Amino acid sequence: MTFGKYIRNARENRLSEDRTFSVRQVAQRIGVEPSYLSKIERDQVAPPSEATVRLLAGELGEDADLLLAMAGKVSGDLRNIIMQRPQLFAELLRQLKDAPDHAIESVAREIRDGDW
Amino acid sequence: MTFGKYIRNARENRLSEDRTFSVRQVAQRIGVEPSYLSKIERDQVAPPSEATVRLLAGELGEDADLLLAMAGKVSGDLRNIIMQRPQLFAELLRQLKDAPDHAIESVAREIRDGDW
DNA sequence: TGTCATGTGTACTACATGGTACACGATTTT
DNA sequence: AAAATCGTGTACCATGTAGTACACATGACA
Repeated sequence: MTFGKYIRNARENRLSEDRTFSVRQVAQRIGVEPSYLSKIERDQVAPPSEATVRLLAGELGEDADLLLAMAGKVSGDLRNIIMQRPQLFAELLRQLKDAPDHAIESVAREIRDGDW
Repeated sequence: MTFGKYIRNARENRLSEDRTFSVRQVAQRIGVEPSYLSKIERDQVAPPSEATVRLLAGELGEDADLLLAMAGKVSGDLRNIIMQRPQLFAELLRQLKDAPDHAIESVAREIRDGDW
């Protein structure tokens, strides 16, 4: 699924229950030209900037990290976290590359519960 | 320490023991114009592309992840790892943001030792 | 003393990014 | 039937990115 198709789908789902989710009105609410949003949804242009993806995510009730990934980007705050300690996080991520989801979840849970 | 100063410093250290580490010769070995490397080292231009940073790291025997971080970038392979499972890694990284170094190291060690 | 390598200043460039502006025909609403 | 709304096509643009090309003055050195 491309970024555009995903957005179009999400927006149309909303539209079916709320007719303010037209291309024009959503575009206006997030502050871009309707024709631009239209092109985004048909993958006629590259996915928009991180800021615009976030606005879109908020508007459509979608997860920003997921949408950003579909847009080929990584959230700026995550980039900053990595850049603070690049070698440490580089090693960690490369270790976790092929780990199963539940392993990553359990690591996150351990840390959240503060047992370090 | 800026990217430029760090590179200049690293290169001059090498130069003191091996006179092939002049701006011109290093530039030639990594395939850029000498004037460009000169400007990079004096922070007169933004840090170069990821590819060039990597060549520079290899040439100077420095850690690529560290250099990339100084250049305000995150390694493309790490970005790809995150984009495979953006929500999972987003949560993990945000949890680890303020964790002490040793906690991150121990997590990496646990995973490496395969106990999941 | 002439040659050669060194670092750097100036000017320019190709391509990517992230959009805007506006008109048009089709459909819907009143 | 008129007015408003809809999605979209075409054209354009400002800024950023990642450099190249080349000349110049300086210092080493043989």
